[in-house]
Amino acid sequence: MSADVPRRNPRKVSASVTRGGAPAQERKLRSQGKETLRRLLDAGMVTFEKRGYHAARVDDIVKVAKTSHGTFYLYFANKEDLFWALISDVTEEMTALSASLGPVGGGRKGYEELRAWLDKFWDLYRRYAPVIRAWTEAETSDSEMGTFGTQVLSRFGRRLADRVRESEHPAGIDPDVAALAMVAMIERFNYYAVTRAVEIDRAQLLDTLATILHVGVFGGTRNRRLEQAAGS
Amino acid sequence: MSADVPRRNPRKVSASVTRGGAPAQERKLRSQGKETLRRLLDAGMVTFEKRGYHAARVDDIVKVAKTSHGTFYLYFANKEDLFWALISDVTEEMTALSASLGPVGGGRKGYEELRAWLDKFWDLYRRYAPVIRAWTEAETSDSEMGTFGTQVLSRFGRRLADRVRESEHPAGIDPDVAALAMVAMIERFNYYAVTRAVEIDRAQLLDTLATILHVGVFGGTRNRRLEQAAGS
Amino acid sequence: MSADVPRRNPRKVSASVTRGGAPAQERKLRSQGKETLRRLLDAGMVTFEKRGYHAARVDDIVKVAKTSHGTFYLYFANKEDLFWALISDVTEEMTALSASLGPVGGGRKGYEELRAWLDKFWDLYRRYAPVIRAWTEAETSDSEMGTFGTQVLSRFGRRLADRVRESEHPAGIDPDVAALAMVAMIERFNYYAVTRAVEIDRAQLLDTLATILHVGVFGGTRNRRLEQAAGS
Amino acid sequence: MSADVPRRNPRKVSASVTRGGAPAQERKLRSQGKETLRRLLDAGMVTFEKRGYHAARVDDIVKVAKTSHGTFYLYFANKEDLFWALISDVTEEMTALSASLGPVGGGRKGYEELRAWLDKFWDLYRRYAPVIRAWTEAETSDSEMGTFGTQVLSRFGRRLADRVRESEHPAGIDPDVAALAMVAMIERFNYYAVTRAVEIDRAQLLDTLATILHVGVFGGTRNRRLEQAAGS
DNA sequence: CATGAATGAGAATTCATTCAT
DNA sequence: AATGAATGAATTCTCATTCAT
Repeated sequence: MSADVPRRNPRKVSASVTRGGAPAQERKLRSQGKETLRRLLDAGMVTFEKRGYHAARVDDIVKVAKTSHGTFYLYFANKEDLFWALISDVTEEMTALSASLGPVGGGRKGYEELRAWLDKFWDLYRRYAPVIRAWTEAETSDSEMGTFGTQVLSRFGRRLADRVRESEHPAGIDPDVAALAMVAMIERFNYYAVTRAVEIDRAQLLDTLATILHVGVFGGTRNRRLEQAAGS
Repeated sequence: MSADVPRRNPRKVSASVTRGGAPAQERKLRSQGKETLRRLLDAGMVTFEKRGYHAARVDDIVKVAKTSHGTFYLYFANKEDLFWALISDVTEEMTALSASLGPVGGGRKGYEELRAWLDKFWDLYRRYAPVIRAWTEAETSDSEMGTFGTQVLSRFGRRLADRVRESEHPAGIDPDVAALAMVAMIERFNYYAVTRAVEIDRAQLLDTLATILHVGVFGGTRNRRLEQAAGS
Repeated sequence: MSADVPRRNPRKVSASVTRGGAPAQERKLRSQGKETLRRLLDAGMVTFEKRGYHAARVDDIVKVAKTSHGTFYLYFANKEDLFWALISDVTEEMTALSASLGPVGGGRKGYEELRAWLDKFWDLYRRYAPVIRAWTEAETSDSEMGTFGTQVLSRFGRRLADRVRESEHPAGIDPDVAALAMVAMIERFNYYAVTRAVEIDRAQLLDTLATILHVGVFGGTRNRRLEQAAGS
Repeated sequence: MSADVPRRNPRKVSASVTRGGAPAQERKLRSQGKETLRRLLDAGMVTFEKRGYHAARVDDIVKVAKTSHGTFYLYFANKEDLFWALISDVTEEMTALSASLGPVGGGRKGYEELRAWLDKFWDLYRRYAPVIRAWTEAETSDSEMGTFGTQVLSRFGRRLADRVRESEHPAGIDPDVAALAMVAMIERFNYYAVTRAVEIDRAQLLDTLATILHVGVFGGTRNRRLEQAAGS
């Protein structure tokens, strides 16, 4: 697994605080400035959602934000810069989320833990859907953006791998590899749902994901799950 | 302003027959023409690989194909048109592949069937990797491509769903939903591997995918698998 | 591919207010902008005159206006758009002119009214000659321009028809049809003169047109005219 | 009045005999060749009608003629060359027509002569309408093509002027100038009718034109016309 | 802070014409 | 005689970025 991809514009990742592009960061923003910055970020979100990363024009963003071209460059170096600002937030929150998965035993409790965690992932994914979609698009051509943020994925991977290692997993499975497979399934399935490539409801998605992974990776068995459900 | 340009519809999927873009299909090609067409398609593949869909310039393609700008437009209406021609091929082969999955029982034989199928998927995916990557990038902005992709996904989904239905799958799983989850995992994990987002070798990937899905979806159990392995 | 380009509708006719092309109308122009707009319109006039509509290049216009390519598209969607802006002006003034023809009796006063009106037509026609010539060239291929031209013609026609109806016109003449014949003669003869297809001076052209139409359509007679001329 | 415009490719004007472009003229055509030439000329007619002169592409012509690009250039030097070939025919027939106008007296017979002549003009104009429309469009930008063939117009003018001179025309009219005014009215009114700028039927157009010109130019009076009509 | 204006490099596309078979 | 193929100059149009007010 390759190491974390270095950020091109190394900027401390911390949402809501460091928000705003390079040019803006060298200045202290008064309330009017903050308001404009906020409008630009929101407009970016809206525009990337509507058009996708490549098709999004600075002009579109500026129109949505009801401000001028000149102003845009007062806050961001360029479109990419604005995009990084948005990505930072996702990255940070995703990282936090990845850390929050507790031990996943083969029993009912493990199942519940896993499902609850996937539930939080669903929420987070949905909240940042526009950015994530654009990210998916951008990363293909711009290697610097990394495959859905390689750092995000690998952070998820590491945590999951740890949890697998603790569990009674099936023979022939390498925890690190299994973790990646899980990330793939979780991320993409949510992606399908978000992009409406398929129509699927929340409970169904969560039940299915949780079950497959619990049984397939964490040694949960149908029987054991049923017994324990009955016993508890 | 200029004459009526008929918008291109997603063509009937049938590679090698449908080869070439809209303009090319309206003319009879002699051997020289076919050769040029081939060179352009190959050049497209190469260029999309190197640059990605958006960054690819008709100019790049033309250079690789060692031909002129004008000639390009003799065969394709534009970059997108060429891309469709490539996509058609992938789509067709993927469709064929999806049909080739046999019944997947809970025992060793089922496991082998699944793994062999994933093995073929790996090959195919790798062969068309450049196109697939570009596709991922293109579909966000161009809705037509998105829907086209959806068709491929759902075709996979249907076949897998049928196989799940026949099997002794865990409680709490809906075959249709599970099928989608599987597609997500399979496609994306291969994607990670192909894009080198993660370093992983073929056997590991296949073993892991096959095991998780077999155990998690098709009712394969660790024990049963080991027993049968011992027994055969 | 690129975002939705709204097709331009023939605009409400009202010069000086509607000044400028579609893009320009969506922005508020400061004095600098207005100045540039004016330069572009003038340059369009000059260029269409020199080259004709089809042969006119945006590049030519831009050079004459001493500005850049990009700037052109800041004010007009394309060459046609600029042309519409010019046409609007002609149309409006022509419409105003057509309304200004008073009653044309068979006597000397009627003759003078008619001639004075043709005199104003001559001036107007000359002022907008470049646009009108280009229009003649453009309308064949672009149907929208054709219909637009038809509107101007019919507006003239209606007014003239009314005047004919009031008069003592020759038997066998339908006022509506006669009006169109008049428009044909007036417009084309001026066109010949303007394009220098024939060398002819103002007074001659006006006397001749006025006489033929007065006698041929409005019931003016040689005798009556002479008598009255003597009498007055 | 300016002299006849010299032909750029001086070619003996004689329809159906000299038909075909420069390249073709240097070769003797066998029946196959004549057939192809015919198809190209017809295709030119069709295409100019449909698209107008400027928008017509060699490609369009070639498609309509069901032949190839290469073949086109076997017969014509370029689009203009083909156009000249078509124009030659019109020119020749128009010239013949202009000569056929007999004396136009102020009485009924003169009226009939004039109307009959306009009737022939109507037919001819309609037959060559596609070429004439294209010509109108082309001449504006390409001065070599002359204003509706200045030579055609001036030939008409000379004949009409002669007829006016013989007649009892109103005071204040110069025969040469009046002739031009007449040509303008006749040509343009037919143009309106042909292009459907106005809906008008043949009899109405002819009656009106004949009446206006007869009364307005040739000294025909309402009364005299009626008397004579009654008397004859 | 904000903004309208200007710029020009770059990309796509068209089409008349020539060429080889 | 016919034709498919190739060419590339010429044009249009876009859009990120800079600048003056």
